[in-house]
Amino acid sequence: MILNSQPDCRCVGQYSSGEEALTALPALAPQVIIMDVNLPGINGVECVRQLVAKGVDAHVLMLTMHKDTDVIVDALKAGASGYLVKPVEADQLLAAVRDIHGGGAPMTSSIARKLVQVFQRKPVPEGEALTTREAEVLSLLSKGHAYKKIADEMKISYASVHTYISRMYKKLHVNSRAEAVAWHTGR
Amino acid sequence: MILNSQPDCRCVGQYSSGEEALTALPALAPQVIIMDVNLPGINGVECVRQLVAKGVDAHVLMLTMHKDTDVIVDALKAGASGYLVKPVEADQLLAAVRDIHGGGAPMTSSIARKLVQVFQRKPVPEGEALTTREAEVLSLLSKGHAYKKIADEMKISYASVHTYISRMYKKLHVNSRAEAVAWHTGR
DNA sequence: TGTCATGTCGACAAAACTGTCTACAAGCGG
DNA sequence: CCGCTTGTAGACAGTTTTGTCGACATGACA
Repeated sequence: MILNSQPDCRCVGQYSSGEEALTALPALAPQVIIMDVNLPGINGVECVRQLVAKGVDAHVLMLTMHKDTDVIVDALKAGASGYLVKPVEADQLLAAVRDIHGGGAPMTSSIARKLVQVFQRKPVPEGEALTTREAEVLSLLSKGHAYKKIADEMKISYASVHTYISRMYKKLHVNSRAEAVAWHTGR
Repeated sequence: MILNSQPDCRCVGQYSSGEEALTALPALAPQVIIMDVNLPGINGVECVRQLVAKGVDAHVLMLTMHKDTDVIVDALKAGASGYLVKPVEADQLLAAVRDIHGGGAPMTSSIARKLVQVFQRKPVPEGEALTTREAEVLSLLSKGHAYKKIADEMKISYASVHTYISRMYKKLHVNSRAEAVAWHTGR
């Protein structure tokens, strides 16, 4: 009703289970899918995963009561692009649908904060603070660049790159590029 | 000016470099910090990292022109909670400050979408299914073990280790241990 | 029955990396 | 002023990795 009341929206289907959606949606090819998590049978996240696997290329907006961080992350990994927590006003819903259709990722502020926290929660392996240059070479090391290439990009000599890396390895208590990269990407 | 025009906001300091901010902010203990990325001297992301390390417990709102996914993720990892891309209207800025102070994570819709994509990014599904042995060596490679040590642990020859790694590199489209490790730890 | 993926092994050369020195200038804190 | 950190740079030797050839046995699959 809410969608059909708008000139630029049309509801092309609605289903009461993930299984139904999985059989009907691939042929309908909707632009936006609004999905709950709690469904009879398979859950919404799994449903999204299977829709994506079937090649359904729609923007998926999760609209559910789950505000558990793991569920949110799982939903996004499965292929959802937006996440709203009920109850949602008609205005919010329409704005979100338009946003997601336009390439945005609508979500409530608290959801966004939880996402941010996923990036921030990190048990930092011990290691002293790296200097600016050390951090820079580490970043480039992680991309697999050779010392020579790093030297070029940073516009310093090969020898300096070597120096920073040596000092950094000591600080991080590692002794190979691979360990340093693991430290870097895993924090 | 914008902040001070509000009854519930007060600007307690402003600095033209990360270094200045690092010396002044720990004593000021602000509730919200608005930070650019492009700074003379250390960059804004590094500045945030060091502020956090110094125990500054503020909500950090990045306000910058960088819309590169890596920068965004790095900023959030460093401790930022919000991310706006310039230009920003006064209204938006104030809303974001209030939002972040209230525990939200203000960000523009396109930034949110990029964050979502970080969760969704998964390397090409084609020629990259690793075999059991390949996955094993990759795991050990990530710990920084030398080929010889990996051979010992897996009770196979150095040559076999070499073979698996070569085959794996081709599958992952990488050509160094560092890139493989980055692929591995980055899911 | 033959091809293909996988697991196993070998050799060689070129390239890259690591360890360990040394050196010097600039800046910061005591 | 001195000591320490950081950024910069160079050298050398030894180790490790990477690329590129191979080879052979198994088992799956068509």
